[in-house]
Amino acid sequence: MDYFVKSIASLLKEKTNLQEDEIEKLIEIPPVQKMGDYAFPCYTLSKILKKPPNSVAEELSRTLHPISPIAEIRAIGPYVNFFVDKAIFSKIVLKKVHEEQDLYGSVDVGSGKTVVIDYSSPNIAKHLAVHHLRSALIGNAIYHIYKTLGYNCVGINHLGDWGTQFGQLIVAYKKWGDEGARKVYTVTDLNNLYVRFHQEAAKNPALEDEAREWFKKLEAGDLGAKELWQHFKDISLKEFQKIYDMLEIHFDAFIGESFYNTMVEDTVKRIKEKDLTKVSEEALIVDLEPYNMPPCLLRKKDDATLYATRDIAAAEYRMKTYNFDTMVYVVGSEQKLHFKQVYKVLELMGYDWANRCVHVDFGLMKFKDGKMSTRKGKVILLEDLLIEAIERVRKIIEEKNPSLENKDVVAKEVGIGAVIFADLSTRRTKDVVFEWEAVLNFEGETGPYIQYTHARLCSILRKYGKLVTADINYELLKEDEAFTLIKNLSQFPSTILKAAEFYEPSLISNYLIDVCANLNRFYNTHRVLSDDEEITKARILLVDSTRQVIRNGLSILGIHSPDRM
RNA sequence: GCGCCAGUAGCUCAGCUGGAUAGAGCAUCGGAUUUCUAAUCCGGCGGUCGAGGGUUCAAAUCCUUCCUGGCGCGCCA
Repeated sequence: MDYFVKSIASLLKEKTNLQEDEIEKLIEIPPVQKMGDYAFPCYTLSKILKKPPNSVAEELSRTLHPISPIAEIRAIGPYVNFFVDKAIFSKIVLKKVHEEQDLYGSVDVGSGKTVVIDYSSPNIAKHLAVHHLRSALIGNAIYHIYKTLGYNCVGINHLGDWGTQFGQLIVAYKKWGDEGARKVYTVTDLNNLYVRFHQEAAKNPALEDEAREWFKKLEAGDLGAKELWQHFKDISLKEFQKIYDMLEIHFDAFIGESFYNTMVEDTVKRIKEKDLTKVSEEALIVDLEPYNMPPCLLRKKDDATLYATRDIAAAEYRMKTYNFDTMVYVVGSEQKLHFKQVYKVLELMGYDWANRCVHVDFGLMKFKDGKMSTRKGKVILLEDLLIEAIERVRKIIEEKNPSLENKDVVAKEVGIGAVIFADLSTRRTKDVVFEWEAVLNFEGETGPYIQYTHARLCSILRKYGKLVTADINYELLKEDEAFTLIKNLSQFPSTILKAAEFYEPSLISNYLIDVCANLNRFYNTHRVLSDDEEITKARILLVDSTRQVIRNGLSILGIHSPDRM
C-alpha cells in the first residue's frame, strides 16, 4: 500500500539524509506479523554513519514520533519497525475491494499497448496429451493477467500444420490408409498412421525420402497433397476444439505455420538482401558463429523451408498486423536455442522490435520412468485425464454433499479446476513428473481447496442474506487473524503485476493458497454471523472481500468459482 | 565435448533482483465439530538449503570449481 509506505518515507526523510524514493525502495514487509507491518532496515545508514545497525535503529526509533496513519514505531534489532493504524488500513483496503468488485486487482498499466501471445500450438494429426497442457494453460493465464492490466491481448494458436511430418502422413495414408473407402477418420487413425510410418521407416529409410518429396509437393501447392492435408487438419481441429471448450481456453486466431507458406519466399529474400545468408552443405543458412550459436537453417538441400524460416515470417507478419509491444511465445524450454536463433536473425535483419519478443519457456512434463512420446504411444490423453478428474469429483460430491444441485456442472468445474491449478501451481521452468495421484488430489494446496473456501464464504453470505456494506466500524477487525487476512488481500494488485513481469502464473496460485489459509484460520477462530450486529457487518465485509479476491484470482487462472460444492 | 536449466524435510514444492528464527502441502502421529459446508483448522515428527571454495557486516539467494539429473547442439517441430 503506497499510502503507508509514503507516510513512513516522509517521516524518515526528516531524520535521515536519504531521498524519499530511496527510502521507499528500502522499506520491506517483515516476515511475521508481530514484528510490524513495515520495516526500515538500517544497514545502509549504518554504513554511512559508521555505527552498528542495531544502534542506528535504536536511535532512529527514539527520534521518530508516530502520526496517523502510523500507530507505533519500534526498533527490533537492525530494523525500525512500523505498525500501521489497523482501522485506517482495513478501511482503505476493504473499501477498495468493495467498490471495484470484479475489477479489484486490475491496475491500468497497459492501455494502448498490445501483447501477442502464442500458446498451445499443437501439432496436427496427434492427440492433445497431458504434456500439451502446460503451454495452453500458462498462455491462457498470461493472457488473462495482461488483460487484467489493461493490455490489448491477441491469443494465437500457432498450429503445427506444416512440415515434413505431413509428407510422412501422406505417404502413410496412401500406403496403409483407407483412401478409397473414405471412412470417417479420427485423430486416432491419423496417429496410428504416424506411428506406423516411423516403425516402417526404421526398416526402410527410403520412406523418409518419399515423405520429403510429398512435403515439397505440398509446399509447391500440389492439389492432391493439399486436399489430404486439409482433411487431416479438419479432423484434428475438430477434436482440439472439444478440449479447448472443456478447458475454456480461448484464442483470437488459429493461424498455423502453413499460413506463412506464401510469405517465406519474401522473408528469405529480405534475409538474403541483408547479406546474412550463405550456403553450407547444400542448405541455406544464417551463420551465427560470431554469436556463439549454431547456424539457423532457412532452407534444406531440397529447398523446402524449416520451422525457423516460418517463425521468422510469422514474427514479421505479426508485427505488421498487430504492431505489438511485446510478443510472448509460450513454448517448452527445449526450444530455447531455437528462439535465441530466431531473435538473433530478426535483430540482424534490422528489426528493433526483436528484443520485444519473449520466450516464456516451461519445463518438460514426463513420467517417473521417462519422457512422454507420441511416437511410442507413451502418453496420457488430455481428454482421459479431464474425464477422470470430473468423475472423481463427482464421487466425492456424492459422498460429502449428496443434496447438491447441478452436480454435473460443479463436478466439471471442480475437476477441471483441479487439473488447471495443479499445473499452474509450480514455477513454470520446473520439469514436472506426471502423477495421477498428485493431480487428482483434492486436499491441501489444490484447486478444490481454493474453490471450497470460496463456496463456504458464499454459504455464509447466503445465510446472512442482506446487502454487504463497507460502512462498518473498522475498529472491529483488529484480531490478528482478520488483520493478517486484510493485509493479504491488499497484496493482490501487486501480485498480478509481479506475475505479469515474470510471466509467472504460479505467483497467483501461491497467493491464493495464502489467502485461503489466512481465511480458514480466521474462519476457524471467529464466528462471522452472530447477534452482535456491528461485528457481523464488519466480518461479513471481510468475508465478501475475500470471496471477491479468490474469485478474481481463480478467474485469471482460468478456473471457475462455484457458489456451492 | 560445448551450451542452457535445475538440485531446499521421506515425497511435491515456496523462499532466490543478498538481510530479522529456512516456510507450506502430502505422508505419518496426536487433537478440534450441540454453532457459518471437516474438500477445513491446530499441534508433533522431520532440514549439513547437492559438495567444496570465495565475495560481504550479512549467502538457500551473488561468483567459482566439482558432483548429480534434465534439455539442447544443420537439413524434425
